[in-house]
Amino acid sequence: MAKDKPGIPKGTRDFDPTEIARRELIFSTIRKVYNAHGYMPIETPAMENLSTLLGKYGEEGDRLIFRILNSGDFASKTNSDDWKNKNSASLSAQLSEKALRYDLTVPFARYVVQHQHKITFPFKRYQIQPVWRADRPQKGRYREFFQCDADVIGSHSLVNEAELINIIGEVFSALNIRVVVKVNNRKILAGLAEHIGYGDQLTAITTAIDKLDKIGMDNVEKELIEKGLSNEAVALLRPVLSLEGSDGEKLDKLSHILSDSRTGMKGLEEMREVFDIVSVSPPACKVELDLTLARGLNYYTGAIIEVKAMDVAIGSICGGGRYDDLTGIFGLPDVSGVGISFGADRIYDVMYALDLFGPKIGTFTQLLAINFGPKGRDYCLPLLNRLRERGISCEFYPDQVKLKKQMQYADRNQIPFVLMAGEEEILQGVYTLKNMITGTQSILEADQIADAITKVE
RNA sequence: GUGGCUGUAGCUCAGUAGGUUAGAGCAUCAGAUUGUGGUUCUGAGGGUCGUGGGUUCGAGUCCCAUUAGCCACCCCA
Repeated sequence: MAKDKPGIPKGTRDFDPTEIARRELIFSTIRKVYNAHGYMPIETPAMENLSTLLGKYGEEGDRLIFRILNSGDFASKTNSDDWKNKNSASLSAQLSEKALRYDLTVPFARYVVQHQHKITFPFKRYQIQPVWRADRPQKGRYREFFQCDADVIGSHSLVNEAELINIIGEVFSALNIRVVVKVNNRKILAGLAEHIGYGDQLTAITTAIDKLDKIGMDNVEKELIEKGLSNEAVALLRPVLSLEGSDGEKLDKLSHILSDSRTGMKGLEEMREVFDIVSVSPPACKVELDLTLARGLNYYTGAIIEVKAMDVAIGSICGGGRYDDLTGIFGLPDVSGVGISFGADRIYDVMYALDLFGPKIGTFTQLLAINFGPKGRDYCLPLLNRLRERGISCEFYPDQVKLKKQMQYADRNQIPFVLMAGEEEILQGVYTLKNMITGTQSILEADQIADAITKVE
């Protein structure tokens, strides 16, 4: 191996100033919308106790949790039989008791239970922080990425579902991304499972259905039969999943099919109500019922939501749903919550692909003062402070080097103005201000400079 | 965890049938221009060809292994 080649773990990224500015645009847009709807920010630690995370995301999810190796002499504390038997599961529990958070919903549930004494329900919170997943990176798939969550916990009202759908519409129309919001309800899927006689196979059925648009109806049926469902049961599924018509018509047809399932009927009722509330103030984006939407996270119990960009092929850029008993595992039962999560990094990718970032982004300093030596320095620094008070970002070049070099610095950093004050200017008590975009320069008194800059800006 | 593709300068890549000192563009630095950038011109620095082994008189090129990255599956934001 060569000497330490600089590098970062796969699936992680560095961000340069321009990228930060663009990401900040996304974060601030989301934050603004969340604030406008009364959500309050919280933050939780990057790492959680492993036990907090395990078992909340399904077995696939458990595998994707980044575990943190215990410090100290962890090896001697492990059971040697487990080493001999290569019992990774048991060993890992002895080697690791902390892990990087996998999402923001489970830490939030933990937070709610832990801080219930000071929370007023319903509690509306948002949280914008990175999460980590140990899967193989690929396009639009990172191992470290930001989620922007909003949840309402402690309220069963479907007004919350409707509000979240509206929030999705507001965020994406502010960002100029055309999206379609797909909505479904786990209770409908449960009803469907009952309808075909396999109420206990909900997870298997949902994960198979979830792949419908990718692998097609035939393969979904094949997968279900492999999982032990009867041919007749599977055959019942096809007509339901290929229902056509408007959302209302689909719901009507479903209510005949699922009439003998109480859960299914409840799900239909919920869907109707959500659509009704949404229709009172329709969001700017398309919202549609998608019976094939299932979502793998196994804590969802009611509405499930997923958002796809219409103009870029990338995984979902926002997802969410209702979970009735996430806090129950932490000792606070019967608290229902519903939430969504924007995937900031995928949204970035979509906006980048669609060229939606303005050109202006990435400019920081507005004025650079040239360094002509100690005299010029003392002549310029007080002026710069006055400019900053006027809200103008400016800086003084730290080294007394060739003018060319300093000009180049201004040019490459896209600094629109350069201030020059050497012997001549000092003698006359003036400054030379150069506009780097037009190339023109003018000789000004100290108190004319701020105006000259703000006029152009 | 499973499969496919790729690894040459800081970056993007070229490198022809294995053949002498491995090239280009961009970037960096210097000069043309010691108070004027973005354009142009000139020059310079920078490579154990991912790593290890093998075939061969000779390997960046062929073979094997390994490692890293990318893409796809699984799953997901």
